[in-house]
Amino acid sequence: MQNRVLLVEDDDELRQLLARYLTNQGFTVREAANGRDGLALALGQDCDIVVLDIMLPDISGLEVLRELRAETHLPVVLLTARGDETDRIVGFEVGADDYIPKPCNPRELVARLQALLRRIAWDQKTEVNAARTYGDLRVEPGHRRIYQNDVAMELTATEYEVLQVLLAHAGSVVRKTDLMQWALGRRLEAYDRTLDMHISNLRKKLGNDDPPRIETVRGLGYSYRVPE
Amino acid sequence: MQNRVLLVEDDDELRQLLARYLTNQGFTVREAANGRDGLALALGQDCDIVVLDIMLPDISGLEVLRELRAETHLPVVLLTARGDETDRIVGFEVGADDYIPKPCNPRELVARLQALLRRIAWDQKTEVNAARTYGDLRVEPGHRRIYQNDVAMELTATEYEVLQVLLAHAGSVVRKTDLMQWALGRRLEAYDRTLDMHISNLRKKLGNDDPPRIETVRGLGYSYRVPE
DNA sequence: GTGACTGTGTAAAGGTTCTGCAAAGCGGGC
DNA sequence: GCCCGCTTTGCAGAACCTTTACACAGTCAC
Repeated sequence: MQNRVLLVEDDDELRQLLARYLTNQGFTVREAANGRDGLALALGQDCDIVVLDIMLPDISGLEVLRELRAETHLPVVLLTARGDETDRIVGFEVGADDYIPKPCNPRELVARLQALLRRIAWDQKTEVNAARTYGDLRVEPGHRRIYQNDVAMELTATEYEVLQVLLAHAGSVVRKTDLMQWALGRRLEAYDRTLDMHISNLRKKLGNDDPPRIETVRGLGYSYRVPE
Repeated sequence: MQNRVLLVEDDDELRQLLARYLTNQGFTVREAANGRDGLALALGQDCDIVVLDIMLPDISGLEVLRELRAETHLPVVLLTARGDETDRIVGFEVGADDYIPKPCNPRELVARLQALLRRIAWDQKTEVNAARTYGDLRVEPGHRRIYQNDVAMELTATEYEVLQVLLAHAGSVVRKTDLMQWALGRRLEAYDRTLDMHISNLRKKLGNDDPPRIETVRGLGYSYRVPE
């Protein structure tokens, strides 16, 4: 099956050139000429990977990426002017998967897209809107609710995010830095105890079982244990 | 704990420079100066990501990558001379995840490593996370746990690291300096008995069999013997 | 063998870092 | 202003890495 690329680039000429090349290489290409359209299409979930220019007429590519990351882990390759190191580092920090300086070699773009898609195909994990069940817990991403024995838990927005991330990785350890990034959307700084508090509150709401459902892995992070 | 990088680079100066930088950035660094050692260490499975120079004295980095890919999907970032486009494309085709031209900016290298690790951390499921069995012991890197006859051992973070390294080299001797570097992430200094203590504690937790599972090789290091 | 020297085993103490959680602070939405 | 929820602060306690100290084992020279 063909991979679907979303190309967000305001320069019509370059965009069409790349679109043509990608099509020849067997990709299905969707195009957007500005950030807003790009974001809408990306969130529309009908593409596998995004190629995103940083310089866009309306909202910056970095902003698009930030908003995209708040909702999804869709792979994103940034396009930016050569040598702009700040953008590059910031781009990675915001959550880009790759970065290519313009003017880019189309063959390299394709090679990088394929490397990323290959990596994802290997790792793949169903990331859908469907409800998921973990023991007596059921996550319904559509409603942003989690049910315990079919009773909706009274979770705040952040608590939902934290628990949902832990559940998505149920059984394995989620590092605090990752949990922070994925659930709170920011970097874990020294002396920041916010996450600990949310965990504490979650444990209370989950019922203080023994052994606890949310296990702490000292020096690393937390891990949700699916009860028998 | 920290992410473990395997650095395969024959230029001693560059390798040490990068190793120091990566260590400062919170990585645990293993080093290899040629392709054969690099391949052996990478297959030893005690690292999370590989930085691989293409130009190596014995076997080419591309060949190392090819052999590595025959066995594993361990993420690999290629280092190569700027502008060598053939290598670049071939590298991606053989299965590299990323490519950085030399001379590389260490900050960019770190940013790319982290982008790749983040992607993998989210998607999970690489073989790095696959369970490995050594006699009655089973290592589950995802949980950061080691099971003895299916019973989880109560290990501290450091003990887990030490035992895991010993197991990865089961049957052969691991030098104290290496064990220190790989498991504790720092250099072994004179009069430092830390490692001996961890070994002592591990032996206690493993049950003091005779002959001991962790054998001492005086003047050299330790070796884990898989029991029959 | 004997003695000096070096490397190792391990108990116990020391000190640092990490975590849990109560309580207070803050800030946006109504 | 009031409420709700996120964040910060502070302290207590736990976990655990490291140091210290001493006993013992292996090695080498003679």
